[in-house]
Amino acid sequence: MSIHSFYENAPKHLVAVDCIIFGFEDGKLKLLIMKRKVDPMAGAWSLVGGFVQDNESTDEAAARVLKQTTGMDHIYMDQLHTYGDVNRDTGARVISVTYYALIRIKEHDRILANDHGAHWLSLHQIPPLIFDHSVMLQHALDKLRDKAHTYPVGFELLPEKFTLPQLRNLYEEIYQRELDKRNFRKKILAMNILEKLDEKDKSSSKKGAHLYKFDEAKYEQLMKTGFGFTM
Amino acid sequence: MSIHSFYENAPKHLVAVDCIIFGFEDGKLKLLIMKRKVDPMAGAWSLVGGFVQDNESTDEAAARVLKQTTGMDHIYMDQLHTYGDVNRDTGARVISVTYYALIRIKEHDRILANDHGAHWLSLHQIPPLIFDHSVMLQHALDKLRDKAHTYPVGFELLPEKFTLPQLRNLYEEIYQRELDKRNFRKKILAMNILEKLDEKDKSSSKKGAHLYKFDEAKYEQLMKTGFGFTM
DNA sequence: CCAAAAGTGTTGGCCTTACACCCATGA
DNA sequence: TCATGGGTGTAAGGCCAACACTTTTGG
Repeated sequence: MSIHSFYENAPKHLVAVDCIIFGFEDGKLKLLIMKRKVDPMAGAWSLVGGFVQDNESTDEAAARVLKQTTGMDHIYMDQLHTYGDVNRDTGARVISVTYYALIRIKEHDRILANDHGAHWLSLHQIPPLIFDHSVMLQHALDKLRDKAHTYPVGFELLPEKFTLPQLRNLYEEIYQRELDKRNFRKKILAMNILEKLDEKDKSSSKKGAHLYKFDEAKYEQLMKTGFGFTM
Repeated sequence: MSIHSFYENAPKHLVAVDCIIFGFEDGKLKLLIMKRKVDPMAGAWSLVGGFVQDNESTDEAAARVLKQTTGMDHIYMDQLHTYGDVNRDTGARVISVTYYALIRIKEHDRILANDHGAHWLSLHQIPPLIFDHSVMLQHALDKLRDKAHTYPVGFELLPEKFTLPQLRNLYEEIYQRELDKRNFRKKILAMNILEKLDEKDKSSSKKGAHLYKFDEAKYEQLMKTGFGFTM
């Protein structure tokens, strides 16, 4: 078979990227989803996605989609899984590559998101999603929990300065269970990746909680090696 | 935008599946790779792969490719990652979804494999592979090791009856380090998923080692819940 | 002065690891 | 009888989970 028939006889497919975009706000883990604009299922809730173009990699497509919706660059993203069932999209045969992203909600462009019909919803309030998007979300959650054991994912979701109770609250949201206050502090501080600031955040208590930020150098070092993070 | 322009304006892409096929034979972890038949890179070593057709899911495409090469059905397979760089295949823009498979080499169709130009090579003897296939292999190995912590992957690679030294040897190959004989037996037997047979295998020692096989019921039960398998 | 959240250490149990000798048998 | 790989138990240390009280301060 010649090179031409080898490649040219093969069928081509629409390829999409769909992003499961997590954020953290008001002590809740949230998801950015949007109202679909086109048929079939126009008006129904959907993950944020788009088609892969000829001149971009799938990773770049995901980053582009994210930027278009949130205005943000250089976001933490990871590829999750590719959904390839023939009839998963009722409009056409579309193979979808999913990514999850972790976003600091405060830093994103709320106006841009609204223009796209995108909204942050708390995980407990997520309506049914089109096609297999609910399954994608569930897999993303499983992966997020899994990833949190070996990677400091939580830090991507918090603002630059944060308190330990906030961080713990975030992990409690991710794992959907309570974490022991003392054990949590012990473990986090033992990693030695946090820098204690002189400021306190009194927004959630009278006593006030110390603010911390990441020690970038140690954090980068730890990222290279990975680490155990069993809660 | 109408439904037609939404789907029809989007570009289409060649989508391939590439399989990282692991087997275990003569105490070595092996990989099934083949000589590529078409240009570019005809004659070079390649993973086993093929294009996704219109009437099949990506999972089905991977299973088909595997069956065409080994004659085997109902193989343990898992999707790994999708490689979407624009220029990763020098012949055309191809998006590749990778799968890894665990095979009992003894049960596969060696003649069929040879007809396809496919060969089992020990991991240490793998030549450079085309395109990004070496990267795919490395990721598959990482994933296999990772998966082995939470899933009894080793059992998929052994014949129905096997000895504990064989099983340990397999895990040593996967982790590329020695495992303590006593601790290994303790842990495996504590899982209570093995059935001890009356037969012995004397092929590798004069004393002979007891043969075991899996207790299907308990094994299925354990597969549902997952389990820790730290070696 | 009281309510509400922040902060702080110790202990027991379990799990992991390290480690050495006897057994069975074919050659 | 000896060489080869198979099979067996125990003890120490590290890690994780459970647990309750004091501190601070705004209202």
